[in-house]
Amino acid sequence: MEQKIFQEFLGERGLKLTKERAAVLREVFSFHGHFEPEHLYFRIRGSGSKASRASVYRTLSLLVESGLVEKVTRTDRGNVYEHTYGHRHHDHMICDACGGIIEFYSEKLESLQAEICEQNSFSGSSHTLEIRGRCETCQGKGLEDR
Amino acid sequence: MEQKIFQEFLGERGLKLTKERAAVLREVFSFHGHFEPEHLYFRIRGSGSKASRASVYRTLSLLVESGLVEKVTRTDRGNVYEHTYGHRHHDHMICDACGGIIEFYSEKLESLQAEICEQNSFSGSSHTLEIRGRCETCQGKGLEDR
DNA sequence: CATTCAATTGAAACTTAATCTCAATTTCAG
DNA sequence: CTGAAATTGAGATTAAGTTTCAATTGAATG
Repeated sequence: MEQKIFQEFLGERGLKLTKERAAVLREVFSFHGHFEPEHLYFRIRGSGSKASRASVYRTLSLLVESGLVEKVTRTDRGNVYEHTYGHRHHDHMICDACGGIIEFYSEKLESLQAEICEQNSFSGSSHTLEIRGRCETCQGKGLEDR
Repeated sequence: MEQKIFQEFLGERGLKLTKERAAVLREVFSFHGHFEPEHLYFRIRGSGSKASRASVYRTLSLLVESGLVEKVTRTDRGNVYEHTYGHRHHDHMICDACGGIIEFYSEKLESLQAEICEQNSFSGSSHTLEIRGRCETCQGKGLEDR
C-alpha cells in the first residue's frame, strides 16, 4: 500500500521506483518506531538489499516530501524519523536522562493549534510539540542530562 | 542584572567571569530576537570585543545551563537561540515560505502540558511547540517551501 | 610583590551528519 | 535495439560544533 502511494508520488515527478528506493521504503516500513538515517543504512545492508548512504538520504527526503515519513526531531547527532502512513499524528515526550521517546496524542492540543493560528492570522499546516523532562523510570535517580 | 545572575552561576561552579564570557553575555543581551552562534560570533568581532569561536560556543552552553538563554530550534544550518531572561516563556510559529518566526504565548498550552505529563507519569520540565505553515503575508502567494 | 596552580583561551585539528560531484550504469519510451 | 534522462555509489566536500593542547590569565596565598 505504501509502495503504491510512493510510486504514484514518484510518477507525478517523472521519477522511478528503483531497487534502491524500494529497499529503503521496505526497510522503513518493516518496523514501527523511530530511526536515524545511519541506522537505516545499516539495517538495509544487513537485510540482503543494498543502497548507498547517498541513496538512503536521497530517498528519505523523497519519503518526507511524499508524506509517508516525518522528521520527528533533531538531536545533536542527527535527525530522527518515523513512518507516519497508517499512524495518526501524535507528539513526543523525550526523556533527558535516557533519551527515550514516548508518543502521545491529545485532541485538546489539536484544537488548540487551530485556535492559536486563528488568533495570529497564521495558516498552520502542522505542529510539533516536544515535552522534555524525565520518564517514569528515570525520575528521582539523579541521572545526568545526556 | 543578567551579569549578576551569570556571575553567581559561574561562582557556584568555580568558574570565572572572564572578558570573553562577559563579551558574549553583553552581546547576547544587547538585542532582542533570535540568533545563531556564528552570527553572534561576528557581532562580537564587530563590536570591538573579542572572543574566539570556541569561546562563543563554550559560553553559549554555559548560558543555556544557567537558564539565561534557550535553544529555540534546530535548523538544517544549526541551532537558533534567544535570551530568555526577562521574557516570559513562549512558543513559535515558523513560516515555511519566508522563514519568519512569530512568538506567541498560550496559557491553555501551559496547563495542557501539565495535564499530558500527568497522564503519562512523565515529569516535564519544559516544552517546545512549533507550528509550521504560512504567515499572514506569505499566504496565497504560491511560494515554495524553503 | 612574587609564586603558584587551576581555569581559560585561541588556533587548528577533528568529528560527524549530510550533501554534492561525476563517471558509470540503469531504465524505459519509442 | 537505441538514446535521452534518471539514478547510482564512492569518495570528496561542507559546515556546525567539539576537542586538543600549549600558552596565558588571574585569583589566592605567602
